[in-house]
Amino acid sequence: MAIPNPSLVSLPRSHSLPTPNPNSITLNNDRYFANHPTLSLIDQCSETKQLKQIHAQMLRTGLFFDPFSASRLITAAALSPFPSLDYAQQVFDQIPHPNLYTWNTLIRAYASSSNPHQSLLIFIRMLHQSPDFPDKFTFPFLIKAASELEELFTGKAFHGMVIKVLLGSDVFILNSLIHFYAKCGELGLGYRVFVNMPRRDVVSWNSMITAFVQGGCPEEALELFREMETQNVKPNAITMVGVLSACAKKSDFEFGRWVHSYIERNRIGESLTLSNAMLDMYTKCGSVEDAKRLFDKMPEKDIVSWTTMLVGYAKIGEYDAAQGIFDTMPNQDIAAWNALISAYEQCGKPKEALKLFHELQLSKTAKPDEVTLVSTLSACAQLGAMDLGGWIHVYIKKQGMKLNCHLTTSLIDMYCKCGDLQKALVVFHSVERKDVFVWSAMIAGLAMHGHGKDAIDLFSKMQEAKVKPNAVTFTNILCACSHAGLVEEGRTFFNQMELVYGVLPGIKHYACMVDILGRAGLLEEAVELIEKMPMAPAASVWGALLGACTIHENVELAEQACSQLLELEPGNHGAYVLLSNIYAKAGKWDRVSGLRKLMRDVGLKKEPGCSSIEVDGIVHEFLVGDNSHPSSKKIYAKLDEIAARLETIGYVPNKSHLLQLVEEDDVKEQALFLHSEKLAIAFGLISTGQSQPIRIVKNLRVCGDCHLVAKLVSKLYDREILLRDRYRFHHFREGHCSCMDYW
DNA sequence: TTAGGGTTAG
Repeated sequence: MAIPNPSLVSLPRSHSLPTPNPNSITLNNDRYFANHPTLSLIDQCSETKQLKQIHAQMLRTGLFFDPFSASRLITAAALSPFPSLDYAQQVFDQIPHPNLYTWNTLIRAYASSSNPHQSLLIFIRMLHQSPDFPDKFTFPFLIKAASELEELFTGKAFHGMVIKVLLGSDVFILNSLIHFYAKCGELGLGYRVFVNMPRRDVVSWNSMITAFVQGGCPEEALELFREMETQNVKPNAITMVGVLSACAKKSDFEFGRWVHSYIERNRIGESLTLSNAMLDMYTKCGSVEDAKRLFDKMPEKDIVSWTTMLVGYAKIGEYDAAQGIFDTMPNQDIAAWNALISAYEQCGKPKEALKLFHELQLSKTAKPDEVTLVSTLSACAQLGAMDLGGWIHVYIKKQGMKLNCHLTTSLIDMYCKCGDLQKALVVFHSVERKDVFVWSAMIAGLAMHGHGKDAIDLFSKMQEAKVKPNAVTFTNILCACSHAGLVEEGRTFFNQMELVYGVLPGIKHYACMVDILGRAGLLEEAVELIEKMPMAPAASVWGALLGACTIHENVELAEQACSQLLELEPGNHGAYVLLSNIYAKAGKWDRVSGLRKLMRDVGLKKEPGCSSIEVDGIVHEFLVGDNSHPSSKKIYAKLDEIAARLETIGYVPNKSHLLQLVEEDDVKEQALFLHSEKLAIAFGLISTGQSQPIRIVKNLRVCGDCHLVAKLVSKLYDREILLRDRYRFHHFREGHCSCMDYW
């Protein structure tokens, strides 16, 4: 109904109050105002403007100075469907003596706002200004704020206060604490709260189940669900959302299906969220058909339902179907755009992702948010598209967006992978909040650029900042040791991982360690490490050993490593290429052709080398001997010129590298000179300014000859060349490479 | 005299 203008509402005389003197009014115990007609008008408001009219009326009649009545106004301002926290705060500041309820309302409103920090500030003000002490209602809000902020220390302090004021058994507070600890990544502490609870309700179980799911322990979540059953606690829809999410994480289709029927058997009330969770479970478990069946039956669908289907199709590579969903959904919010962009980005189609991003900018139906930019930056990183990446950085600044940790990580990653380590460092040092991912990304960046010692220094700084390294951090730091040839340091980190940092070495860490030892020529030690591994060595481990054998020309061990590798991954082209490299280096051409025949027999083709270079925001791609580029003629003319100039300084093609698939020597030499990175270098020379570095991204490892040519070109043409290959960066300058020929 | 904790996609 339309709300009457409060100034036109004539109140019964008895409801009017004399002009108030705030300090002399004591109305706390007057029950009468609860039914005051002005207060019931508050509930009928549908916008802040109407509240303000009532506010004015209340000030005029003096009703505002009744704490109960004022608190009703605050609640409406802060928690209604049209919340205005600024206004709520203004109202609050007018109240001479807010009561505990009023303080709690404001703390609560801020806790779930975009600025939870304000909750804590209000609480501190309350401690100074209010005669009341926080009660059982205050703490869940405060803990919620600490959860949102992921402020472990603050939340722990609240936990301590709770115990001190004897609220340590309050089930609401303890449930909040479970959620809080889990949100801060302290699953163990959350679980401790859970097991020590004197009494648990269904929310306690739900909190713990959700905590396990979101903390990456879906198995434990399902275990808890089973235990819940044995203890006769009846699960509700929220429980089932968590359980379905666990099935989705585990890709456990069978159990997911069982849960579906369980929900129907036990008549657990249908809800949109539950149906969406079910859709998500089916798509993640690989059955888009089941998801589609459910989707078609759903009486109500929201943007989540549509987006889930979209992602489902995108994940199985049915991009047309995904695009179809995108085109038919009632409205495409930014999340839908994000889903499609990130689908393309994550399945190795960064160009499609960027195309969509451009469409989004033109569409004006939605505006890029942090999530969009994270995916787009990642696509830029994959392509080495630094112009666009840099543009996004400027966009972030112009929009006044705050750099959250996700965005910071993506920016650092983009600059590193596009070859601008300095810019990455500037971003890194400019942000205050650095989580483990931000630190790890920077360490990875230093590693891929060959700054092993700097990476190790940064790792120490990370310790000083009290950020706990995770498995990824260790992969990156070991990678740094490997690229810089830091054997002793690598050994130390590897040995300390579990003992000092409590991070169990995984397959990746073993692979890095084998790589470190192997590159340094310690092949025996590398083999010993493999033999001692507590898990079966994966392909990456054998690959590392094989790579080391290539460098140190150990044919026998290479053959062993290769056969192990091919047993695990029969389709691994890289293995054949590396082994044939060794044969070629050792001049065993018969074995090279034997391998080539074997590859033909099992239907394998060498992954084609591809190099890309961004010029004026456009990414140009080149394959071996590519002549599809519009400037092809000029490129080949430039290549001829380069060849001639190289010859004058006595360059001889290094044919021992990566030549195994071409037999004739002259063809070999020609093919060598048509490698994709050389085409990209030639194109870079003719299409970029003298002062600009040439930035190239290659999908495979750079071959020895291209590496040599790049060094010589950097000197002859006085140009800096930055080449990113599959494993690391090479900075060519004045005839030298940053990798010191160790790659 | 008012109330609170746990929910899916990106």
